[in-house]
Amino acid sequence: MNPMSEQTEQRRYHHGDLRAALLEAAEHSLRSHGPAQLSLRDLAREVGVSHGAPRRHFPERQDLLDALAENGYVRLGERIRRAVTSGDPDFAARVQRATSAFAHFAMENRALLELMNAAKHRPEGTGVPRSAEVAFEPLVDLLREGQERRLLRVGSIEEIGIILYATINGLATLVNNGLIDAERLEELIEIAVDQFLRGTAP
Amino acid sequence: MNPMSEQTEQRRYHHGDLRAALLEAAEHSLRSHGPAQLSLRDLAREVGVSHGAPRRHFPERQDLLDALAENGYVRLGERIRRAVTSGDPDFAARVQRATSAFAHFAMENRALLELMNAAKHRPEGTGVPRSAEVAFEPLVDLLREGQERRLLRVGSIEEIGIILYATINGLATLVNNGLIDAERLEELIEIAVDQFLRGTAP
DNA sequence: AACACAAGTAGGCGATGCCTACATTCGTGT
DNA sequence: ACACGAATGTAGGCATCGCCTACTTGTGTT
Repeated sequence: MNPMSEQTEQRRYHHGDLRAALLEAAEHSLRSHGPAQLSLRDLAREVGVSHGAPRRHFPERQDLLDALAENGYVRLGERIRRAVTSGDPDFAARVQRATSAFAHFAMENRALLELMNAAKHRPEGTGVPRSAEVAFEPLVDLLREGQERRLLRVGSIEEIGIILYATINGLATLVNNGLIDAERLEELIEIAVDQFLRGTAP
Repeated sequence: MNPMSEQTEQRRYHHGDLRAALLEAAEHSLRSHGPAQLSLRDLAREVGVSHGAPRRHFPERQDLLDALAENGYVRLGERIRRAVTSGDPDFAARVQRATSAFAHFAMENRALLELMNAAKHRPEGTGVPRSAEVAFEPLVDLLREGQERRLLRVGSIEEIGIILYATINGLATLVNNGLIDAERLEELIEIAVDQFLRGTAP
């Protein structure tokens, strides 16, 4: 009866923080239906706003996807940073923890990871590529430290970093695509990192 | 004036081999615009057939994508097989050639590779997953041979194969996403395989 | 209080995938 | 040879989507 009672939420003309609400709804949709099914009009309905409203915050659909990806990299970076800086300070153990953190993130955010990987070939130094770079900084620093302490062979840190990243991300992708059971990822990562350290030992 | 002269091609009611024509047009479209832009109606126009016709051969859009992916795995498998069985019979050299063949295929068929990787979580033992398995058989066999000849540590052949595959495919994906220059792929693969062999040595 | 601007609404456009009903051709069995 | 069923192609409809424009409502600043 009360014209403004709609599940405790009042329908004001202005939403208040539509951008955040859209991102939240998008993440939820992402978890249940994947990136391809994500529709702006759908999100607008979900949030209870007209189909044109999201345009004010995300002029193009891809802009929303980019925002999600960037957000994802921030969270991933945080987890990697924590993994590197806490716990057993042994070098190999820290590499294992960092990659394992990546693996867990990948499993808990499968569709998001796909988005993060696809947010590509944009002008460098801005947006998603930049946030991805930041996210992996702790891991790169860790590898650099390994080199300085003569635990890794000297050589282009960028090259071995890329290779390690490609391996971990590749394994996560295989899980995402159903070619590996999720339960096996942790074990495979452990083996892969072990091989990596062995292969890059001086 | 002649009702049936349309660029040497006659417009017959039945196309003859529409399925193949669609796949060819799809591959062409894939090369220039990526998987997301691929439209059934577009292909139909290109081939000169009504928009509903493709449905007879590919009831759903995904079915066409699956066919492309499967076709891709067949061609990739052929290249891997050739790489393994020809040239310098040295074990490491054969592994390098096989992975390098993969890398070249990935660069020459970027959008297709994306499709191949995305053709996922389908009922096992049929279609795309099966053709992928077949494509990599020569490489798996090669690794098994390496184990028998004590060039690789013993252990689950499936595990180390998956890890090698994840690494190579991961690197190819990074190139596809523009995070690595294409010219560097060959070199990175070489380093990665070298590390792999070192890391899996007995 | 006035006003410029941000944020949301409403409707339209072209395109897509999938659907159904119908038309044409092919191939096979008698 | 031919009739008929199956395969293949056509035509049009439907809901949805992304993007666009014109208009409305609220906000915050001066």
